[in-house]
Amino acid sequence: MKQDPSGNPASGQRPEGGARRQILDAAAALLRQGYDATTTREIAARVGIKAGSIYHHYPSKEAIVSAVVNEGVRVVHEAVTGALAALGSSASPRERMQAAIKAHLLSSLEHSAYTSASIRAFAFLPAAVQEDCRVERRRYEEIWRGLVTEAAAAGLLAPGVSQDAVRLLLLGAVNWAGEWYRPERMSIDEIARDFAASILR
Amino acid sequence: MKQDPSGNPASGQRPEGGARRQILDAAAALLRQGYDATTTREIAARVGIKAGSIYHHYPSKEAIVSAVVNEGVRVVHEAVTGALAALGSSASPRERMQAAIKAHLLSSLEHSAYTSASIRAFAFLPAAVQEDCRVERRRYEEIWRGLVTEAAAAGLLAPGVSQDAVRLLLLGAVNWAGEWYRPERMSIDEIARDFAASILR
DNA sequence: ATTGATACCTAACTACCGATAGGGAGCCGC
DNA sequence: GCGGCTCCCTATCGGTAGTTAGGTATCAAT
Repeated sequence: MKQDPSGNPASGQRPEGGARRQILDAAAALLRQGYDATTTREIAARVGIKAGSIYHHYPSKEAIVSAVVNEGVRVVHEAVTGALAALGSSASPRERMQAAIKAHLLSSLEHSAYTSASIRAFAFLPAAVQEDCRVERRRYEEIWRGLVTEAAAAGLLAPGVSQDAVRLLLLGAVNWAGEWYRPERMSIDEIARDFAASILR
Repeated sequence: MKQDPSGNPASGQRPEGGARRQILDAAAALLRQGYDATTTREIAARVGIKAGSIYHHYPSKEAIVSAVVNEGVRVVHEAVTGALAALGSSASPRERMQAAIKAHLLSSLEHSAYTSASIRAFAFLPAAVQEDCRVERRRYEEIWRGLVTEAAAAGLLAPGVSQDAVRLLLLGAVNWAGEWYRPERMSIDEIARDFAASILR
């Protein structure tokens, strides 16, 4: 065999850490270019194994993609929750909103290929995969529902507009950011500040 | 032969109007589900011809998709330009902004499968196709740059925020609307009104 | 009547996809 | 040292993609 002959965990081309994790990492990186562009062969190549070997770790391509997307939502959920918790209970609704926007943008644009993939590719995933992460996405959505309600209670929203509209405006804007964001153009901090300032008064 | 035996333009399964137009229509409808989901065979089936016959009208799948996306941008460009022209010169920057938002949403959500396709699928198109419609998209973007500048001059924007941020916030929100819009949920008119009211003061 | 263009078909090619079958090497507990 | 487990391999399957070659029917103009 030409493969890694020893149990040495750090030699050759073979996966070092958990192979399952490496497969997800590769899939997440590819998913940003679309579901069909994410081939099991390319995933295997990036991990350093052969195509068929994927199926020792996961039963299907859909299972891999489902895991990636779910983790992507989980990561951004934790990022936003963590950022809000770090603010403490004395923070104003405006500060909380801006912190949430920044955390979401950081997760989807810089920190997590999983989050990036789950936002960009979601609409074109097989229906079964979309169904798999509906609950997780719904749960994340609730955070934003709460933030908008807080802002409304504090009188920070434009008069007469529905909270649904504000939430959808905001989530649309941050989710679309992956289509135009370039680090040298505008910092994530600036984007979060201007987005928050634009919709709050 | 089992095909349309006469020159009768309205009989059988054969394309009635221009076949080129029908091919684009079919491609536009399919493109909303993604580039790879848009197969030449399915396009042909919807037009009522066989797969190979596509290539009598277009040299490649990329050429078809490129034409669809370009037309999609052209359509929304005309829709917004038309809506602004219909307002007349006495309209306020706020009215103009709201009308532009409504026209964009109407085009992408109701009127044009071309526009819908060009927004949703663009990010996953082959690089060559993206390059083909860069100019057209840039041209459309200029409308929004102008609208935001007008609003800023009228003092309608939040103080201290960059015009780029406002434009990207707004375009992101309207482009993302295709991911959640349901006619029974909120009317396009309401969406346009609330979006405009949220970012203008 | 012949030509040439137009529009479409049949059949096939190559390439690549997700997935499976079966085998082999190392390792662990007994 | 022997079974059994894990991990990965090779080889291949059936399916489908974009595309092409070459043939056929129709029709307008010569």
